[in-house]
Amino acid sequence: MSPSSDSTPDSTAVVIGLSAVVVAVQDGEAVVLTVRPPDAEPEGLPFGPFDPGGHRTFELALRAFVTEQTRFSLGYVEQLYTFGDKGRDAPLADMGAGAPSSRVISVGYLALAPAAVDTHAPDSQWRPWSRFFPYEDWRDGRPAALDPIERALRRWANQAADAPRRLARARLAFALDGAPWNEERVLERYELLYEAGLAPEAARDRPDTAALPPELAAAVGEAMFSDHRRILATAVSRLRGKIKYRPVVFELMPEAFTLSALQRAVEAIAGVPLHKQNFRRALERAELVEGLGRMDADTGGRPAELFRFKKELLSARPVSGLSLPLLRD
Amino acid sequence: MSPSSDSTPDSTAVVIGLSAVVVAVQDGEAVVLTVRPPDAEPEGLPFGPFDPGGHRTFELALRAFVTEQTRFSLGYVEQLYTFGDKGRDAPLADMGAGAPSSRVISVGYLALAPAAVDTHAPDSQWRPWSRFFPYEDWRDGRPAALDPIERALRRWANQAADAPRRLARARLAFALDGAPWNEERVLERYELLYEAGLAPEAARDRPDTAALPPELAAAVGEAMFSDHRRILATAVSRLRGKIKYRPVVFELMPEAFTLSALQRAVEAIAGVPLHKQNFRRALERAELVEGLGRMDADTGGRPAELFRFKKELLSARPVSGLSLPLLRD
DNA sequence: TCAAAAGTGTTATCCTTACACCCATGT
DNA sequence: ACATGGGTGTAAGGATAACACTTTTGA
Repeated sequence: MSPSSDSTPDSTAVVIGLSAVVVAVQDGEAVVLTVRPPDAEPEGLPFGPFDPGGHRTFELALRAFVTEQTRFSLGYVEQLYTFGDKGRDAPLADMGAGAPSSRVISVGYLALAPAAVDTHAPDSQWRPWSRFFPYEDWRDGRPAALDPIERALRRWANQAADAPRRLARARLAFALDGAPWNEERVLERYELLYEAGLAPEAARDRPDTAALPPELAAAVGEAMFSDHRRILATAVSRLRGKIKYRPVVFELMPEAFTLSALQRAVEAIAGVPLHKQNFRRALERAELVEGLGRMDADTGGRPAELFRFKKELLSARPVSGLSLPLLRD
Repeated sequence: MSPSSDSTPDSTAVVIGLSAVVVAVQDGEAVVLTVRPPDAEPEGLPFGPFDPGGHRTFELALRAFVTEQTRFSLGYVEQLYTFGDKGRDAPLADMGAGAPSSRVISVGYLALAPAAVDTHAPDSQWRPWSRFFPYEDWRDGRPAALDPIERALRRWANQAADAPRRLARARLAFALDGAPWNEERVLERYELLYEAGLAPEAARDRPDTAALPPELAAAVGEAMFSDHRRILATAVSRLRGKIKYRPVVFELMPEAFTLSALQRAVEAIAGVPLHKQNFRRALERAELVEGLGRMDADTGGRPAELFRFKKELLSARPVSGLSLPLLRD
């Protein structure tokens, strides 16, 4: 090994790219901030290069270019994962003046926004994440998108020598044959689809793969630029897990909210329906929120009381997230 | 922003460093693999540069150089976090021919080993992690190391304008004033010590800081090379959390083990004492292990039955980790 | 008056916690 | 016999899941 600081003619240069998954909840739907790349490429996440000379930390760099690209200022931010595999469609490849042989490492971040406020930038928009993962929404029961996916996965599994292993993975990830649905395995599901050649990105990265029939293409969801859908899947997994042991939902809520709105937000993130009373009882026991006395009359039926998150708790005692009392139907 | 692929004379180059926290359990103690750097530097984690031209993935690169440096082959591996802050002691700075101005990004990994086997390399060794975090071991009640730490933290908090905020953080992290101990907050505790100037690394990175008195120095633990103790803290936090929702302990056990040995391993990792019967009941309910009929006679008292982890479960159904039924004393 | 959504009561069951005691071996 | 660690029974209390019903508004 002979690393040198500047250019080494014999070795490839490294470029670090930062991507942000900015999540909000809008009308009971989880939405994510996307940008339209210049060419005919599919939409992607806000992203930019990390300048090792100028930026003091990743997070500062991220906040700067997200604001620049979307006119939107980030609140809660956390690092997700660093992707460095060769072979995956290189993120940011040929960005800028780019020479062909630079290796791009991509650091993904998750950010939460209290509301999907207007971005004021023409090329950025909020998209429901169901657009990219149609099979992830079980709020109204098992989504129909799973039918063509299940058929395709079984075909894929059975055409291999290790069919049993492939089937076992598919069963666990996609709740086949009566296995329970685990809402957190978003990344596992996406990776399985990719591996099985059922994601448009797979066809793009490995040109030998055939295009998907329309029904299947609709079921597996829209592709994103570069490896951004993989980063999005990582973000959804992380968020669905975290909501249970840290009070992060409140980062997605306005100051005052009704309990039903809170429940709808949790359901939008987790993608599963919750049991109303049990959800409220759990909230009450956790003492995370307090009533404001004020009412919200615009609910359609009986007016609902407004609540607020007791954020002062965060510095007073260890505080866990919300349990997800499932509503089975 | 004007990224270019190769060397740009005006901008700093990026070097990616990989570090591994390799954990094992030895005689009921959690141990971690360290290497001795060439100079008079303190011990560090096995680490090496990532070669963007040669290595296909981070993980492959990591496995290669850990084997090279320690003659030890990794099993379970997962990515922890990517550290990129300027100001922190630069990892790998001036490694190799290094020019002074290269920016180093450090990707930390966690690896688990079934036993602390001999590394056969003269400059690598297993160290109990209590050496680096003496205050993290509550298996025999509140560790004495917390007394000088508590005094120093209170001094640090009270000499600032935002004393209440500092005190609140210290209380939560270090279980002051009757707050409950949370074994997962290892990173938070280390960062607080660093910030308060109570970690030897802080004195090194900010030369204005005074050296610690001996009692305090012993209580806060030994420093490590570069930012490696921070990476170690991240690893311990992650592992202590993960043990509860994934069956990762078994990666640290031999094929056959007694239930007491398993409990001791969990206790070594979590740093808290567990309630025997309740631990076993939880195990039983989870159906994670099965008896082998064979006995281990070398336990000192009545021989114990040997068990094995039913790893075939992993591909059969979603499987969670172990609950930690605390033993209060 | 009826639809729509808010908000509450109650019970069976399961899991967790906490208590203490018996068992098999080596010295 | 006794020390040492292995291994078990049981009951109280709390959390969860499941059942349906009452209340308050707007149309």
